[in-house]
Amino acid sequence: MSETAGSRVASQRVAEELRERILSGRLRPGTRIKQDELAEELDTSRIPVREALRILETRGLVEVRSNSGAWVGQMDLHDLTMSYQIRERIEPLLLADSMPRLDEGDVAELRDLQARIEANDDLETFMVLDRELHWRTYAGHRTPQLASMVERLWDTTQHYRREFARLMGARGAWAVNAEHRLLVDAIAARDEDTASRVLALHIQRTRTELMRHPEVFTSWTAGA
Amino acid sequence: MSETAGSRVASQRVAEELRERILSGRLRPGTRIKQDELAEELDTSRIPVREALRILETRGLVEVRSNSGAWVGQMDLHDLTMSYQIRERIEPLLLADSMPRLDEGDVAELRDLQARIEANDDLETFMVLDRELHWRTYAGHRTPQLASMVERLWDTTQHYRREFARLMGARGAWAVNAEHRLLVDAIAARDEDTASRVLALHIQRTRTELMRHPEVFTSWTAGA
DNA sequence: ACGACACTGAATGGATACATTGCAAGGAGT
DNA sequence: ACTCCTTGCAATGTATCCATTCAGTGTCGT
Repeated sequence: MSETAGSRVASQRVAEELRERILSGRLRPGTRIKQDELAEELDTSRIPVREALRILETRGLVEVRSNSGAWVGQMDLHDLTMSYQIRERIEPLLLADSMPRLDEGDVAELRDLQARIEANDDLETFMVLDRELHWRTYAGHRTPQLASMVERLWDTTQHYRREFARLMGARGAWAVNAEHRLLVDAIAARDEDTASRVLALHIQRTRTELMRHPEVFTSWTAGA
Repeated sequence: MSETAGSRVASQRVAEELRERILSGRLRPGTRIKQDELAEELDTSRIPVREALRILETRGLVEVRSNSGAWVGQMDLHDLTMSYQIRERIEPLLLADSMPRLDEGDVAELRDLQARIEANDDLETFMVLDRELHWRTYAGHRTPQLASMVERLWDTTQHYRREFARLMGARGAWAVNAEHRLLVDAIAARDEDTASRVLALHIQRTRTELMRHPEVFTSWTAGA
């Protein structure tokens, strides 16, 4: 039961639909979300919509203000670099939690994903595969609490990662692929320490690059 | 405007009241929360209660399950030690973010709090003062995102920290006080590196102690 | 005696209707 | 022409009522 997909609970359905729209980029940061509109569009009442907004607030995707309305979450450069610094520190923890329970099947899947990323040159495909690869490395975790913190960080930065990837084009691909290979190799070798360090490096290097490209934000400062 | 206290928005009022009950220990982990009861007790309808439950879910205090109900959040030993490991890694970041903007007044306040903690021997007072001291060190932060992650970790572990403190009695006081002094001194000296390390040590040492006392959980395994 | 199935009731989920808030446009006064 | 106030509208917040779900219980059948 994958749940949430065609969940019979309306609020879950609405939340899932909204999340998809935000992560896919169709709904940009800063966009106002009106309860009436969404309710009518998804053919439901405002109650499930309100629930959905709260649910997405839990996941960091939406900001709700009393007596005012809801907006798609937004970040500035400082927030974004902080997100990466947090990721640098906690994702290695999640990876270490996960690795002991990864099996040969996972490693094979990782190699496959890694190869597909190298062969690919489409932006949206990259966004999906990159995410899939990293989450596959976390598949063995036993700490939903930590996993959801990390997921939240990925979700809230999704827009900006996409813009950054678009900006870099193929330029940054080599380093990313190298890091992915090193990561997968370390996992295959059951070397937690190396894997953690590679991952931290991967995130840290991306942050450094990112800080050199504040243009990522110029396109939607007027999003409100 | 302190907001939320006597907020005119019912859902906020309910959320604030519930949070207070949970953090104070009056509502224990695992307790079922019935919408009807709360609504009647706080003299409102179920709608604001439902909103409040979602709000507290955002903060990690409540767990809501579809078509089933809401419970006060609960942890096991693994969750708790993970919370501390996460804190070890991200609180120093928050502290470093805050320190450059702490002034003499903050330092004076810290010294005062530190002295009051040493002079105190009441459990509930300790819970309040300890929390106040640490949050005072974070007062200069510019990253609400990170601060709320940390607040969430404090909130969700509040019960277990209380039980642990109760268990330790005066036994662990010396080390805590020493660490607090070292922390405040480093902050007064504007030494970010030392302060971060002392803080990480403080959290790490507490985690180590904690892992030796799984009894913290025995008292409410049957909380449901 | 044990297990499966149907029933019952309590609690949550959702829809409609009404109340309240807040913002913005327009008019009156200076 | 500018400012302040009033007024109206649009969007959010709340209440009541009805629908749905799930768990517990009791009975029937084997």
